Amino acid sequence: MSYPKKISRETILGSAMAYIEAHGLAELSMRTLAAELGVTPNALYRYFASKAELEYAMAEEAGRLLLSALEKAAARKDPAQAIQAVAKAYIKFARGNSELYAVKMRHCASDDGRPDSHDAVWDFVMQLAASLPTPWSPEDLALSLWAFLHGMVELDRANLLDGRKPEAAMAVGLEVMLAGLMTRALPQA
Amino acid sequence: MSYPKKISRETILGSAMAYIEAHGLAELSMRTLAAELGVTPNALYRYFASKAELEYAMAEEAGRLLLSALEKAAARKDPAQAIQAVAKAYIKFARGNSELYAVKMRHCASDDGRPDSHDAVWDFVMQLAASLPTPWSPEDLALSLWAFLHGMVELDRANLLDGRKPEAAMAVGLEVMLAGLMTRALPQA
DNA sequence: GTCTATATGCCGATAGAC
DNA sequence: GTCTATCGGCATATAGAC
Repeated sequence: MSYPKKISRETILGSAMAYIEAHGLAELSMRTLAAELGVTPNALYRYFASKAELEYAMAEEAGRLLLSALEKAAARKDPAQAIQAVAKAYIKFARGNSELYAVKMRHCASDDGRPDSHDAVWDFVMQLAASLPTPWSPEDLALSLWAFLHGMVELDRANLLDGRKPEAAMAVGLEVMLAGLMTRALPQA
Repeated sequence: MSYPKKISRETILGSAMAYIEAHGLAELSMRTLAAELGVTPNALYRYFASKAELEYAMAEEAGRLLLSALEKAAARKDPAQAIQAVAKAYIKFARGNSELYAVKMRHCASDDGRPDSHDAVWDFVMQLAASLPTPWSPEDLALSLWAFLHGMVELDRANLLDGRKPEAAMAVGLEVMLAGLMTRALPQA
């Protein structure tokens, strides 16, 4: 499909990301990717030491893109609005880049020695939780919110939403959680 | 490890389940499994048409075991207690059989034509949600609860809980959700 | 009917020539 | 920096021995 005979780390990465979104992560192989770029498989190993290394690079990029999307969604909003906007943006990103999102989450699960690319996202969500006027710990709240969002994404991917769109299913759960948080609301600062 | 030269669908299935829990799902191959059983790889194909078929059988078994664990947890409890007990049992099952749980959820995602083995679990969770005295729809509540639990399991597997045990992290989220549900509680029947 | 032997064609990855 | 050639492992199909 693409013929930049002059390959580079960036062209490989971009091609790989486009490929998994088009054909699924499971279909990605160094061979097919090389063919896509018009080179032999071995050429790729000059830029990425292994397939795992390539996936790690994709996971990093996914983290950057996700964080950027969340930050944009939260900008110039009060805490309660921000949570809703961030939740929506999270689901939107995960649906619009489902394979890339899967790569990112899969990498977190593989405990290679590499720095956890999720840290920035995690910090962001926790800071958001800390801005809420409730006595629950920000860490626990952030984890709960994150688990809820990630779970909804996964159920959607697994076709377990029974025809619902995750945004709609998520709205109810988020409404319930926010209502619960407010039962112990602190006076606004 | 095991030498039942007389293999059967059950011995293969049991061996496969033990193997993935011991070495991880990714390590399972028809070859290694056959070696484990003291048989050539091809012998397995007399009982399972493909590796996917074997995984499907594992997913089915996982569904049965999970449902049984949840039912047991909910027995003889009022709705609010039942939810907490079921949530705890869900996490416990997913942690204690993490690879088997992964097989089950993965199968749901692969839209082969097979009957969805998750239906019984889903029905159970929805019935539980319907027993709560709130005006929210049981389907949406069940999905939200399920998403939250599954998400927590996945974050734990991905080592994203920051050292927390999922039971503890889950307790806070569940507390928040239940508090939210009660903000619109209906009079008890 | 159950298993073995063997072969095809994928895959990730390496070694060494140009 | 890219090539050719190659290794070992995988799922799986076919053919045939017991």
